[in-house]
Amino acid sequence: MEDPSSKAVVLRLEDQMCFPLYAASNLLNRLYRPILADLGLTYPQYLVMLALWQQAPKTVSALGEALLLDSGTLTPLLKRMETAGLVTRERDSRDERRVQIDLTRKGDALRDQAAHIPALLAARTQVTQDKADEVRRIVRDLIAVLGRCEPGQ
Amino acid sequence: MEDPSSKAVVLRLEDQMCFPLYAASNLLNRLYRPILADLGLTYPQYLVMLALWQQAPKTVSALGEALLLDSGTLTPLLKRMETAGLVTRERDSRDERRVQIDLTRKGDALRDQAAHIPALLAARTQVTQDKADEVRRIVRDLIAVLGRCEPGQ
DNA sequence: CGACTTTTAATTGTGCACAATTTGATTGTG
DNA sequence: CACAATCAAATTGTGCACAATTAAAAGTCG
Repeated sequence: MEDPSSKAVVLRLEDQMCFPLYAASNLLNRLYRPILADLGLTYPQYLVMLALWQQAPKTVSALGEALLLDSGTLTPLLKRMETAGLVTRERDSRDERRVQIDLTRKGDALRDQAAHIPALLAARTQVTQDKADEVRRIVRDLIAVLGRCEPGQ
Repeated sequence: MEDPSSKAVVLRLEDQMCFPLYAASNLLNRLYRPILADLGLTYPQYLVMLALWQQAPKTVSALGEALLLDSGTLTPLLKRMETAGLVTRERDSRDERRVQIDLTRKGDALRDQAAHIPALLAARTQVTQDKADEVRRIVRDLIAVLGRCEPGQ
């Protein structure tokens, strides 16, 4: 049933690039979750806040471009953030198709509380800055390549 | 509002390790989806099949250890795979707590159809073997480190 | 034996991700 | 102007992930 000489042995979980990325993404989400819960954020919501703290307001599609997500994911997420009082969602009066997402005072103020998170995670995970930089560089390269072949099937 | 000299500038999306991993994982899932749909699989279901093709049967918890997932994720997923006729779920008679997941003939046969997927993805993404190996090595190192600090908050 | 602890899956409820479709506004072209 | 094409968000339906809880079986120890 497990014949190592047959062609059937090609597909090993450990030999694939995709599984480690999937597992690492899940693990990180799991690590961030309790820390972000103290701020009332989920991990994707935290990414939205990071994008808005860099510059606000942004349209839904601009957020989607920054985070590589579409409106199907962002719209309900942003509605929850609006309900939580972190952002406002307002139709652009010059182009009624667009919805501008802006920080509320509360959303802006959250930045100070979030400032300690990178250091907290670094401490908790024992990942060195060098290691983190290496991962970041390698994976960003990969994203650049993957982004280029998008049009699926 | 955007004062680069203030302490508020620490949190940049591009400076973090977590976002590239999150984005890369989503991108890969998106690439796999249409290809796996031809086999009637989702990406996590494909990972389960990879684990079972390596060795079957496995308990739910053994699958969870291999894929870093818990029963809350696996149980409904495995039920869908059972409905699709790919696996069987059977209580272990020697330890009624355990549920053994085994391949059906159909599930075993799917391996031949799946054999071309790694090559197909490599071709479609233009990711070289060297690049893939590098990503795999770096991210597996990271997982080893992250796995060690688990106990959350 | 019998209470206690541990182990294993299943369940419940929340929040993503995504493909596919729909709705409505804007733009381009004749 | 008309009207097709395009664009931006929202909606719909499916399937993960996860924390927290539950329930049942198996091991432990006096």
